[in-house]
Amino acid sequence: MRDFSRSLPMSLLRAREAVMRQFRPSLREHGLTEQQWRILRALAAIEAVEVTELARTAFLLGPSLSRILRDLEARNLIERKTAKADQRRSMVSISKEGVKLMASVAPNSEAIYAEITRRFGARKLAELQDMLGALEQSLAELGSAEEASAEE
Amino acid sequence: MRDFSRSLPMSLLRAREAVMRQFRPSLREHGLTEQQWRILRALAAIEAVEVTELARTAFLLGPSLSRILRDLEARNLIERKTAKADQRRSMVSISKEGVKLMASVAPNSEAIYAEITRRFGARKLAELQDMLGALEQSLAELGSAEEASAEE
DNA sequence: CGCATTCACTTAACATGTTAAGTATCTCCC
DNA sequence: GGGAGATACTTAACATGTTAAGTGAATGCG
Repeated sequence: MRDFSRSLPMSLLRAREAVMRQFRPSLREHGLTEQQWRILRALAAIEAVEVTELARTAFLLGPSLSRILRDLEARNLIERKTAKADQRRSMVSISKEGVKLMASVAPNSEAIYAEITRRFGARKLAELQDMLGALEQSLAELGSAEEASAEE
Repeated sequence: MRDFSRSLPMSLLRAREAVMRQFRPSLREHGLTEQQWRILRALAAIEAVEVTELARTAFLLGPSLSRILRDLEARNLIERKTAKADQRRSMVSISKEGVKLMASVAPNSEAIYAEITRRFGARKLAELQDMLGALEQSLAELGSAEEASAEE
């Protein structure tokens, strides 16, 4: 069997960890996890979104998002109100405090990103992102590959 | 601020998820998580390893590994014995049952990997892996970037 | 030797990942 | 208009990620 440490999943995992290791300390100082930061960033770009749409944008599963939103709301970093037209949906938006927190984290975050870009090379970075996108595309139609064996 | 869905961490996350989504159902049928599978694969390649070394190979943090080893041992998929020379260290190895389980999972797993390779292209895959390795290298010296602000 | 320090893990505590089940609301169609 | 089915979440339960603290065994050095 192929040396698994050279497998694609491991390469992706290690690469991502190498990148995230740069950001985590800074986020941590502001009391934010990587996922909470993703949510705030996603919210900063728009007026308000439904939870399901936010899950897609921040690439989080529903249950994770539910928990995190509950916590972020308790910390007054976001706001929620149920949609008028459909009581099932709730519209989420970033609060004034949330915006303030983002403003205090963003410069450092940008600096780190810039340093990563500098080290790896802007061109190579763009190329890498293209390939990652292409990989995603290649596997998109495959879905979740349930053809393994017979299940219910 | 840059559209975060196009950031490097998100690209890496989505790409990895697209890949892992292919494998998870198959592993799940055999009662294995992705991490448990990584450990078995790492163990299959050698006689026995220390826990710390295994953590490095399987790219897991100590605490996660501790828990998983406890569970895998309870399921008789691995074996442990403390090293003679140093009572602190314990040597971990895969059991006969573990080998058998691997044999039942591996074919499917290989087939999935082959399909991914086919779809994305073997050459592009190799290229991507090279870039991921290079990215890791670029950030290796950076360590964990504690220069954000003053902490102990 | 003796004991402070280091080392190899393990536990603890809290946050998220993942799947399944639950709840309230809405839609559609008879 | 009313009930079956779909939708938009939320809760539950268990596994892992992540940092800090704990434990027992080795090491170094005065």
